[in-house]
Amino acid sequence: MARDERKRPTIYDVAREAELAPSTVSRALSNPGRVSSRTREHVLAVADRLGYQVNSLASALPSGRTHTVALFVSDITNPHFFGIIRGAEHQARAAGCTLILGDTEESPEVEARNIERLGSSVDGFVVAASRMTDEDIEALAGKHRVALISRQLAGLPSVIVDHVDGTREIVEHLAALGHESLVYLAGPRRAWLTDQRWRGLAQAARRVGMSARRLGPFQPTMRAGANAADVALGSGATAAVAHNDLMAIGMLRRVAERGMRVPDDLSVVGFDDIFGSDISSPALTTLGGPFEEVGRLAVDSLLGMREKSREAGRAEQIVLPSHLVIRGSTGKAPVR
Amino acid sequence: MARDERKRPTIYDVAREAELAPSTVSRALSNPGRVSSRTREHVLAVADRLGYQVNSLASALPSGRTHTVALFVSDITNPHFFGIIRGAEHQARAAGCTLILGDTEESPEVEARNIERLGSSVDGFVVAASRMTDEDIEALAGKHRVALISRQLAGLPSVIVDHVDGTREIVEHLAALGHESLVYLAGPRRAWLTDQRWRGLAQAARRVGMSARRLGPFQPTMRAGANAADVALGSGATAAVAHNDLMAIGMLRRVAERGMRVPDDLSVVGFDDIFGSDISSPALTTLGGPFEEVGRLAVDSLLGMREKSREAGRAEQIVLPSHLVIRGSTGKAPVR
DNA sequence: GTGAAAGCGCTAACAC
DNA sequence: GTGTTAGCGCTTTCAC
Repeated sequence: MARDERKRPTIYDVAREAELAPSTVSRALSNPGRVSSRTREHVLAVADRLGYQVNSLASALPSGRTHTVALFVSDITNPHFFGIIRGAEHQARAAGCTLILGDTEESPEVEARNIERLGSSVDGFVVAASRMTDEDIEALAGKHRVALISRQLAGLPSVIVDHVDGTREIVEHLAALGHESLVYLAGPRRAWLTDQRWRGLAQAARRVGMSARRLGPFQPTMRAGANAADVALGSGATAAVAHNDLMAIGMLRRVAERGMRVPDDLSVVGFDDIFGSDISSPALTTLGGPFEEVGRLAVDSLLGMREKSREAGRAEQIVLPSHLVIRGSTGKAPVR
Repeated sequence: MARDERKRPTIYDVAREAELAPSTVSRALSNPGRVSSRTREHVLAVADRLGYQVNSLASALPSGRTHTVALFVSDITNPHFFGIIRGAEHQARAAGCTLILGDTEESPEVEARNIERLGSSVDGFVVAASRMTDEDIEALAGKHRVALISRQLAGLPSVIVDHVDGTREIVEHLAALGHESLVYLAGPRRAWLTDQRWRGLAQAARRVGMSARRLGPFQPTMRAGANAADVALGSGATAAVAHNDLMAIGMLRRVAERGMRVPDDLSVVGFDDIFGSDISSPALTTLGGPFEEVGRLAVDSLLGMREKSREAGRAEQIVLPSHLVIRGSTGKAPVR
């Protein structure tokens, strides 16, 4: 142990050993096109022999490129973000970048503070399910590269999973089962998705002649699901659409606690198709999506984002298809 | 947008504005004890007015301290790591550090490569459930600060959740229910915990006169749980202890698929008490632990680790208590 | 294609 | 206490 106490070799060590200038070594390592292939190979060989490794800090200082991107999620304990995190991690690694993960814990303040703190030590930010206001996000985007997940904002690249078709599918599924009324147990007011989902549900319900009410807001957690379940049961509706699976699973449990049955007394639908949604009983009907792909694409468009494209306002807004996963928590509407 | 195109102010800007030397500004900002309180306040005021923010990259270069720590987990989609990640994140933030999260995907190669890649751009590594060999970890520890989670190695700080008392509790619980035989569905060979858990189970079983067999190894995933269930059912044992909850939940499902019942035909126990273990049916009996605390303490001991203490070999090895969570997946042994 | 030299923004001796 | 002066290890003009 501690045998390797001498410092790591630098490009100067490599340069001396290779009898070249440091700048040439630098080029050979990071700008291979600008040196002859002979020198490049020589440099690579010497670097390898000396066990040279780039000091990413040092190279980031003059260049400004840190090869690091940050991903912020609103709640790291929500399995919904699993796929997103993994996808982002893969894409970041594929692009030679390191991913920093941050948890904003549902707070716009924590979100803003943590982003500011990272400041110039990352190349950009992917923000999933941001709770910040449009204005704050725009201000942020004025200073850093930003890509959004589960949120759209003019001029910024974003990746979302479709909710228009998705909510329509949910409503039609419920209508087919004979339901004539649904309640939406809304998520946090600051979550962009909350309004989007409600809008989609309300519109689709209107079209099929189903009544729809919005209740809440609730925190998007299992715990809050208990409260949501009580409210839903009290509403008289036969179907409840929860803002996410965490809430929906909490509802499932609460309904059972109260001696009622899902789906006989109440059908329950969630969003996200998280880990756990198929092990509850009954298993949860939910709107899933390709979330690894979401994470991957978000990092991709962040890194591909050139300064120019921001000004041009031609940031790509990607919408990936969702799919309804029908399981045991939805069934025929009870006869009243 | 793009209105803030001028560069961020540096300490030189602050120094000029405050009519002081850059070094004084530097001290006022990061070494407050070494300047007069008047200058400090002056500097702070000017910095604030100019909107100065430290460039953490630039300060890391000469000082060598990056105020960043990396946490590597063996599988980021395993909810077991939730608590650990969140605890680590909190502690890192409390210490003014940024946390980088890495997923090693059960591979010692990915693990080693990713750690090497981060190299000197972090102050240290917390490695949870490392799949590397003792030798590789020691080599790593010769070059970087390392703290281990769910693994012990002489001379390195580590945090684990007790498995000796824990496995004893499991066995005694099963014995109390009349079980006379158990099988352990082992986790990956490279996971340190696999042997530790087996040793604990075997020893405790011997003491209560229960027969115990080790089967596997299996991947610690839900998918592998199906396989594990078949093997367990074929073994003739009345109780199965899975390497973790993911496997155990997979077993639960597979047993049901085969038309058998848990716990009537087979009792199932897991480890970790993950999200999901209480929503399966039956809910899972499992050995839980204070995993947020584990994450917190690991970061804590990493950051508190002075170069000296490594040589002195007095790294602290923390063992946190586990607790058995008894739920519906364990019951009376079937009468044979 | 390669070398010399000037930084990137900060810290840390070392003077005073 | 505060200022001066070298760097930290790399990139990047600018010459040749």
